[in-house]
This record gives sequence, C-alpha cells and structure tokens, in this order.
Amino acid sequence: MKTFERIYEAVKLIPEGSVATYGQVAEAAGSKRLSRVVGYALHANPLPGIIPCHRVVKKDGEISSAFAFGGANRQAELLQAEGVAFRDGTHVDMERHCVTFLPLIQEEKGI
DNA sequence: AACCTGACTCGCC
DNA sequence: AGGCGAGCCAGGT
Repeated sequence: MKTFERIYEAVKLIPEGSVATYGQVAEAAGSKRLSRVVGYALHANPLPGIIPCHRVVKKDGEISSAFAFGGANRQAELLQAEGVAFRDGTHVDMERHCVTFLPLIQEEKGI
C-alpha cells in the first residue's frame, strides 16, 4: 500500500453530499502534512469516475482554483447536485458538509 | 541519480 | 494581517 493508494481510499470514503479538506484526507492517509501530496494525487487521478475529487476542498472550503477535471465551476456544479450548500460561488458550507469522521487507512488491510 | 515542481497547510516574522 | 519558508511524496526533466 503506497501513500497514493491510501489517499485514494480516503477520498473514496467521503460520503455523498459531503466534502473533506485536503488536510482531512491527508490525515486519514497517515499525516496531515501529506496535504500537498493529496493535491498531487488527485491531480494524477488515475481512476476518474471512481475518485470523487470534487468532494475535496481547501481548509476554508474553497474549491481549488487550479484547473480541475472539467473546470472549477464544474466542480461546484457537481457538489450542488449532491446537495452541498455553498456560501458563495467558490466556498462550500463547511459547517454542514465537512466530514467529521474520516477513518485512518490501514496499510496491512490491503483495502 | 539529483533537482524542481505541484489541486496544501502551518508556523514565524 | 499578509508574506515567506519548511515539510510531506511522486513524477518528470
């Protein structure tokens, strides 16, 4: 199990209609400092359609401005389609949709 | 093989 | 309050 694998597993654990910050995913993957790697991992996104990268936002709930899978606006669209409320055009309502439970990914699990 | 960079975050100045 | 540097991992040059 590599770091990327754990990151992907963590992202896939994010329930529909909810979002998680890069930090949350990083923490679930092993270390909060992996946040940068999380972004890189999602950028690589070898499993499009399986990994809900649109549910991953920055700590403020702001959607990454960097070119996403189909454009930052597209990401906001998908989130709204899942029932995620927005504070404005680029910030999701963290109070209501930020996941509070994100289990640590076990390496030996082979998951 | 080494160095640089990148969808981030935190701590210091 | 705003800016800068450090830390993390992987992939490309």
